[in-house]
Amino acid sequence: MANEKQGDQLQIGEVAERTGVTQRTLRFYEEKGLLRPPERMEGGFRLYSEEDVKRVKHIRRLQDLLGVSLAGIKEMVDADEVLRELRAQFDPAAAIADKRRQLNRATEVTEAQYTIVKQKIEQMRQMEVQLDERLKLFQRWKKELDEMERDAAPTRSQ
Amino acid sequence: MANEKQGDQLQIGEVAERTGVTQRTLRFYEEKGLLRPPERMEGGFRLYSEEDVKRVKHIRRLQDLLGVSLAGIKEMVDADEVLRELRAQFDPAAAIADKRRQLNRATEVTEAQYTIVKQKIEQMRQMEVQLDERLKLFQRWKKELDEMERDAAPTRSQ
DNA sequence: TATAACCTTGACGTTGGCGTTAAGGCGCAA
DNA sequence: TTGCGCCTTAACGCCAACGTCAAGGTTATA
Repeated sequence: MANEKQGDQLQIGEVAERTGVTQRTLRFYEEKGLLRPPERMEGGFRLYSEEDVKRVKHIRRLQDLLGVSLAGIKEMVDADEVLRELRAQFDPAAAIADKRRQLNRATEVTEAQYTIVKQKIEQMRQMEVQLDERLKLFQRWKKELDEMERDAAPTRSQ
Repeated sequence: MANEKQGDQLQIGEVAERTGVTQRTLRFYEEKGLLRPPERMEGGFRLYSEEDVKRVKHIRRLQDLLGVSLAGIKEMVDADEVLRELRAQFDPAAAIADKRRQLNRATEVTEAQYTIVKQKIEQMRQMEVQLDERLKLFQRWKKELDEMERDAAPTRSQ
């Protein structure tokens, strides 16, 4: 345990402020193993690193990217319903101005969904790129290991 | 209310079986407004349509696509941690066989994540296509409305 | 050294998303 | 008309992901 708080270490309140989550959430993540238990001051105060801050932000990005409640799904399904009703009552003899208004409304709703989906796809693609780079890095490391082995033991293996 | 169950109508048990959710879940979705209240038989039994079945399947697809718990996020973050440890102890002088095993393990984990992300992106892209087609449909309808107006009132407007 | 600001660990509350009895009605075949 | 399976609502239970006190310890600053 650290006796003194070092310059680059943060207390839970600062981490909370900088990540936008509550202190409760930080302790909760620690409890659930999402954050490794941080160091402590003598008195027991948690001391976080910049790495921890990054991790929290990462977790929140993932949550934002992947987490959708039934309430969110309801919005999407409701939009579908609006569309279905519109289609059902699409009577060419009805008031054109009304139709146009409904159509505009349906367009708005659909565009909102479209925007959200596009954003999520973009974020997902960034993750994909990161993972791909990581895999390539591993491949390079493997090659390095192969070469080390070949250089180190060419005579012994004969 | 329907007196008799018609040929194309389904009771809750059948819907549950065909959608893979429980009866409780179907009632729950209705309660939360995700499913419109279905018709009833005289005795009060729910009568669902094929449309309802589609809706339930749609809801589940969305849930599967978008829903990820902290437990799932923990898996991803844990994989990051494995990588960080690996990187930290990458000591060229250490046992090569060990390194290779760790590297293979890290590769496995990363590939698993990569696969999941790719699947989700693909599903998202399908949604994107659907929404895009919908928007184009709306555009066509708007044009039709424009033309109807032009055809119907060219003289009156002068 | 006192006091405000910050922190600690409980422990109970809340909302979402259902699972699980419980107690009883409905539908249909024999 | 009785039996059996399917259905109804009501109500309690459970886990996740926190929010919200409560009671008290720590640190920094005057």
